[in-house]
Amino acid sequence: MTAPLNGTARGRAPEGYDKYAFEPFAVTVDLAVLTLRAGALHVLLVERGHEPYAGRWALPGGFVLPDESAETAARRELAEETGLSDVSGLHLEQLRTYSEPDRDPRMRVVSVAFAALLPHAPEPHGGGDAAQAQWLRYNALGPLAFDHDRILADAHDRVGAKLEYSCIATAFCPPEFTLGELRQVYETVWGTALDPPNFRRKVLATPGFVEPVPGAARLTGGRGKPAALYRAGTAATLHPPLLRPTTSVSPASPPSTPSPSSSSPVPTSPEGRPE
Amino acid sequence: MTAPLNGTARGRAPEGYDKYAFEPFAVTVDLAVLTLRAGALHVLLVERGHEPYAGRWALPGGFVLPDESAETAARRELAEETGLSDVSGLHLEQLRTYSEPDRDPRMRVVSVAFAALLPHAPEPHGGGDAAQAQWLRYNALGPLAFDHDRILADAHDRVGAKLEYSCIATAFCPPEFTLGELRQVYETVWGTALDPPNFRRKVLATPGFVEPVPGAARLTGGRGKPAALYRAGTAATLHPPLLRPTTSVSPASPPSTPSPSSSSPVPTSPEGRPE
DNA sequence: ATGATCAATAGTCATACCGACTATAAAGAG
DNA sequence: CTCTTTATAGTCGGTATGACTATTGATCAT
Repeated sequence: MTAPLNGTARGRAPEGYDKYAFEPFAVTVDLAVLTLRAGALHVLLVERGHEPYAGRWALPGGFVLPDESAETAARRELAEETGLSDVSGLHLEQLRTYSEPDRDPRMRVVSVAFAALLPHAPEPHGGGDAAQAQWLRYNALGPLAFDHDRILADAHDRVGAKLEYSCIATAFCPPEFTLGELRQVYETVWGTALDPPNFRRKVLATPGFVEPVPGAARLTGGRGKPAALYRAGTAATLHPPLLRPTTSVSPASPPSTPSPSSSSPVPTSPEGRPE
Repeated sequence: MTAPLNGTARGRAPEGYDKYAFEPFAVTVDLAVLTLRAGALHVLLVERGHEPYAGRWALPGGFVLPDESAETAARRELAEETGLSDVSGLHLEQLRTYSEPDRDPRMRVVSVAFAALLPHAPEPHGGGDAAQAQWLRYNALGPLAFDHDRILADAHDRVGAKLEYSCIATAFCPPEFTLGELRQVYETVWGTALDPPNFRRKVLATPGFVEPVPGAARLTGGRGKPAALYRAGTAATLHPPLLRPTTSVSPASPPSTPSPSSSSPVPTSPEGRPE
């Protein structure tokens, strides 16, 4: 069984094949790399240099190599795009797979999307295939390439939901952090203000969420009373959950264009991987 | 750019290709079709007739066709395997994508897994490519083919978790149901007993979860006092969530063999799709 | 210096929600 | 007719949470 593969193999199926024949797809990963900078949610994006969507911002990503799982590919791409040497401790979470037949106009590309959460956000150095990678505010994004608006919105939804019942908030924080910083994670992702005393009570009442740094360490330098430092605990889930205010109708506005699906092109040259 | 495709293209990447070359993968869907029969969780499985894993039970599934999305393929397969004519209203949920390079010994297969929830469970008639499809109790399963043990366990975890904060429980119920039937969904999936009055209070207190059937309809026939009938409401989420008892340490025992990953073969003959 | 300001932290109080229970109603089984 | 079973009503106490107030200990403006 051999099927021809070309860059524009979309739409028609080889009809002569028996029921169990299959069309080969290109499989890629797309990364929604999120971090907090200056109290605002930021996303790592790369600017496309070629058609389609030349000049548009897109999520970093790339092909899954023959001997890689999607997770492995995602972590490799994450290291390449962020320029971080140690990417092993970062929170990486599979979101879902996007497989609309026309999502890339050049060819059939199935993409496994991941969300990655980073603590402090080093300036990207475009080390990967990306022409230029850059942190951009989650709000204030023009329409992205392909269906990346939707992927990014899904990533935001997922992270917002997981904040409620898991301890991933610490993934946005440096190794030692104050409860104020932790609270800012929730406030920024959810787009709501939280009551500091109540937040503190809830976090400290959850065993294993955070644990105090031994030496009675405190962080000073900012305005206000110095805050105690904490580290991430061993717990992974929050029981009972920390629900966002029921008034929540608008989670921090998504990328300006909530357009659903788009499509994406195929790789023919460097920087030219599909999507 | 043209890449040769053959059925056994696994392992080595065509090394002469530039960084942006890609290996074509076969893309399939796997379905964890769940239902309740006689108060026990059942899964739709097909018996494999060929190597590898000949004689083992496996999740139904199949190739994603060239003009299909994974969701479309999943719904098509669901219709084929269950023999149901109207599969459009059923709850179908993308779980995650399994892409370990060695999960199918025959070739590189990336599989997008879905969970499907069925109300009453018609007897399958093996209409699809499956040699024979059958409902089997979730507990009391031998090891499945490929990595299907893990997929099924993930499906169970996901459904159990979504019962807490969404209204999907009604997807297991017929159009009209009693609160006792709805409670059984929770009890069966979670493997715990729930207090009937408290469950009732919670469900009725959640706007849009269920709504009473107008004609003061009641269901009799079983033992005990006749129960009022309800329909699924319009709400999709549960705020606040219906948390499972904190004593929960053992969610209904998973398939006997919790073995992680396996692998799966490639299609060469009818019934021979990968996995 | 000195007071304004800001953020962390310690409490308080009332309420919603939930788990545990008791009680009653309405059917079938024997 | 009585026992069993299930649905449903209602009570009670504890926990968690939302809304606030108060205090502490820093920096900032003047």
